[in-house]
Amino acid sequence: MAPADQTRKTASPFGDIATRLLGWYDVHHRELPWRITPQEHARGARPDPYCIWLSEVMLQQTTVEAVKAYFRVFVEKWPDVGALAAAQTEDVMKAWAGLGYYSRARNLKACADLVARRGGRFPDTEAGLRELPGIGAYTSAAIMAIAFDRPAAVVDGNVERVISRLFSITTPLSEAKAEIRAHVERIVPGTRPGDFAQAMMDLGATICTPRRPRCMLCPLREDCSAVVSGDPEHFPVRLPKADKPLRRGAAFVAVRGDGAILLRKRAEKGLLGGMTEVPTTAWTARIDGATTQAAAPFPGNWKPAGRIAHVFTHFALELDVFLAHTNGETPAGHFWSLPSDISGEALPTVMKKAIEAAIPGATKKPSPHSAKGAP
DNA sequence: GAGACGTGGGA
DNA sequence: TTCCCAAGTCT
Repeated sequence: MAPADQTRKTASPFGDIATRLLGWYDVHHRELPWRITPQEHARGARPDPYCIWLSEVMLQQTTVEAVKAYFRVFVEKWPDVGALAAAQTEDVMKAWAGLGYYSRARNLKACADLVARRGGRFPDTEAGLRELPGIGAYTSAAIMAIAFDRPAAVVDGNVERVISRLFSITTPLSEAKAEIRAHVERIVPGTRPGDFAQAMMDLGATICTPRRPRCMLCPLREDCSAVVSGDPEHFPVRLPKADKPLRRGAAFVAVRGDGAILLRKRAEKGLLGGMTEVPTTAWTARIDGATTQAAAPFPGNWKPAGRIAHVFTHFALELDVFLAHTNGETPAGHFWSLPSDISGEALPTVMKKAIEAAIPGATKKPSPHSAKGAP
């Protein structure tokens, strides 16, 4: 039986916060594909560091709901770090397509290569983990806590919100990081630090939500100064953000006689780095006939096929889509993707939108009924 | 250290 | 519709 006081620093007046939180987590924890339950953990089960690492990278700035399906596909395709290291980067990019922040996929593969080369074991220190590509302050702490059950200060957006409310931190978020981290370092218990980290994030995701927090259900409401002051939703305090500029451009969907679509690969770095695209103009270009014709992959009868809008992190984009049919040659640096292959290409969402505008249904996964050779 | 870097869902 | 934002990292 665990002792009543499970805190690492018994002199801390915050120790009971961890105890209350863990008691709540035992009952209300979320069940997620990469997780073991606190009950399994208590029986000695330990999560697979590979799965924790993979899920944490996928979860960077990404919702749990979006990650679930991708996580299952990745674990099915590549069950361990050795398998991922043996994979082709191109296949990893294809599997990541649609999840966003594509440098994560490239770093994921690079990290797998490094770990596999060192014998397939992830480092079990924060410093060791931090050296790996794609692993920063948050992810290294999360892996330490969740995979290795070590008392690391795991600070993500959820934790920032919970802590800033618990202590009514009025410093704007970008400047309050150190203050928040100091609070977490004091609160984190020596016992069950991994469950504590996950409990903080579950609390932030399900109770201490950005809007309309469910304070009546919160195990920490008696500890929470924002509840006392009456306006938890006011926290965390954020600086106003700059508004997004609008960029415009044109995209060219070229279709061959057999239905194949002309594609090319983007540069490895920068926006949508390493992903596949249909030919486009630059995304600041004016939309006029001369500019558009000059940017087309080949001269031809380009017909307007609609306009798509897409919002990136730091700008909005409007693309005028043009469609042409051709039996011509393959422009340098381009390739053709057959209808049966197009859904599997490393196409970011904005490019699927452009293709869909010109050829509705083209990027959808073939159904079992229409798929050639299906049972 | 500020800006680059995706996407989809909820209110 | 529009805004906000979700388990951040890199340069």
